Amino acid sequence: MDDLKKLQLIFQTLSDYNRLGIIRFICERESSVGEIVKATKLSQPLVSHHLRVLKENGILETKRNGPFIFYYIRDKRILDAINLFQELFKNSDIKDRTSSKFCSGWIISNHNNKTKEDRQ
Amino acid sequence: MDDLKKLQLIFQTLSDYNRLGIIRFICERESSVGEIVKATKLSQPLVSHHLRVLKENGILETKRNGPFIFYYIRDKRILDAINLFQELFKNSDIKDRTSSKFCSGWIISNHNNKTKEDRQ
DNA sequence: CATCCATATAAAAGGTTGTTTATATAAATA
DNA sequence: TATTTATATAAACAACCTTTTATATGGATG
Repeated sequence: MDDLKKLQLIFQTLSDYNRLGIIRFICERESSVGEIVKATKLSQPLVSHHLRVLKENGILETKRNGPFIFYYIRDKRILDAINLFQELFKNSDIKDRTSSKFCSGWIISNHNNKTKEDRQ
Repeated sequence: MDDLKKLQLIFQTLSDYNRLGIIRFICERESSVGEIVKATKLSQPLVSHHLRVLKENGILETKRNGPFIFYYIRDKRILDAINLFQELFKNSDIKDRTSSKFCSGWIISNHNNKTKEDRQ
């Protein structure tokens, strides 16, 4: 696939408010669909749809545990890249130049996608 | 503005194939609209439209020189961030793992947006 | 095996965005 | 000032994407 086309798909995947919210929630720890629905207050089908888009485009991966399906960030460096954009555009508004990161947990994450003990 | 909303706008701005093509062309050296039209083979109004979107969202800035308007990357680190995404998703296809960068000129660029001598 | 819970899928509606076509502005020049 | 060149703007249309509503799948448990 064309380099430009690949980049376009990545950015398109990240260009949705709700998907970014899902990523930010998941980046702390892998989560089941139900947990994401509760956290984001979006409808279950809508969350499922966005999760599919994120998975199909290489942002997330899944792991089944009984009836639950856990989603997690495929490569934690994706969070670094998102953080980089946030840093670059932090001062595009005059006010609010707090240095809050997109995902506060990303620095201490081990960057090798180890999964925690199973949660229900 | 909401952090997530700001990120969403950045990614939305970058999620268009033609806009990425324009950025890649401009990143070598600032260019007039006519030069971009020639290089991308897009219509002039379409190029003008995309340039406006890129400018309004903080990717590009402009400089007038007579009847010509030159567009250039506001902050060269934006190219680094785009390159980072390209690196991260380089191996999502099996074949083609060449290490071509989004913008080949970005490493030696001075990162302070100095403009070259005027071109017609 | 029937029921319940968790998640996925499909179809339809609505809004947003990219593109084209046509026209306007603005600077330079004769 | 009339004309040419460079760029911007506006309106209209089509295509795409998000969201909702409704339904299906699939595992667990009684």
